[in-house]
Amino acid sequence: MGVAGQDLFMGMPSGSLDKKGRACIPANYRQILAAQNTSGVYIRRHPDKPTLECFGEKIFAQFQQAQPAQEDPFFSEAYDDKAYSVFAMTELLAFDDNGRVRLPDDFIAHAGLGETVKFVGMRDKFEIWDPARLVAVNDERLANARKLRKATAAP
Amino acid sequence: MGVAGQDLFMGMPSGSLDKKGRACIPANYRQILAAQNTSGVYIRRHPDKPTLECFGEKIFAQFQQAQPAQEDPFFSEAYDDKAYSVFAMTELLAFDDNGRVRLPDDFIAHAGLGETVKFVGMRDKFEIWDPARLVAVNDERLANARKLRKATAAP
DNA sequence: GGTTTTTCCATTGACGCCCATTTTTTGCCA
DNA sequence: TGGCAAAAAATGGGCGTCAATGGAAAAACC
Repeated sequence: MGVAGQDLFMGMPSGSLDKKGRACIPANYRQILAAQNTSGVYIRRHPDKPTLECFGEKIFAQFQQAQPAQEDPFFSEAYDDKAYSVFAMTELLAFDDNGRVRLPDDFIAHAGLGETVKFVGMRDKFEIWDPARLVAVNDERLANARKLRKATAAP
Repeated sequence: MGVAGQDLFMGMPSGSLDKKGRACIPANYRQILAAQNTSGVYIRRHPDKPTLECFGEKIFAQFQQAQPAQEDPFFSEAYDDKAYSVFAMTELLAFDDNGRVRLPDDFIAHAGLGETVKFVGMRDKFEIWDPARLVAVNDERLANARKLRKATAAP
């Protein structure tokens, strides 16, 4: 077994989106996904932010458990709400021989992606951002993290 | 054993409905149905929403398990009501050679379908929507899902 | 016999698959 | 430590296959 951090998505590598809507997932990210027994990558539109959330079986399995099994697919409104927010918003995309995935047009539009993109490592998942849109959220997230530090500090 | 997400209905692919009332079910959805030993697809009108629910054999097994023990198949009125609303309202539609099904006119009317439709993956079932009508329900379901998540979240 | 439904065929277009080229990283040796 | 060579990764594009769509012919139904 390797170093712990090798199994986690980290850093902010840059990438590109070609005319066919293909994006090459960074090689080390692909290795992490492969280690999770994932052939391809799960991608879902972020419910709040203009970005795409990407993850492997590890996170997907958590979805499964937290979700619907107990609910009745026919008579539970909760099933519909949960299943919609998770499964309708998510796609399992396969890699081509060069480690690229074809992003659906809906997804590209949701994240407002252009020629170049930013992959943002977030431990067990990573996000795909348009570089410009990322700037604003970067400040916001760092500010929130700063608040948490203070809130956690001893009185 | 394949990837977990391969056996589940996911994403929101678009489709079309021609003048004859035929709709081509997405190829990967058909594969999932075939893997459930279903020749064709079961379709019923959604009891509340203007949409069509589609599924394979797998979900029937879940229906049986989801019923409380006290709901005896022979003596429970609740069981009869549920069974009626599921089985009596459901039709098994066969595929033609190109993977299309002919939707009955009353089904088309119920969902208010036009030229283009949206298939909505919901784990073990999927829905067929008129794109415009889906928009409103989209927000509603996402909001509900968020509430459910907060209610479940650890304190 | 006319109408509707089903089956079959043909065309279109998208997608996956593959190869070639460029760029970056890695390892090695001066 | 710097530079060179080899490997890996990333990019761009072409081609073939298959899915999706439209329409016509055949069958069934009234």
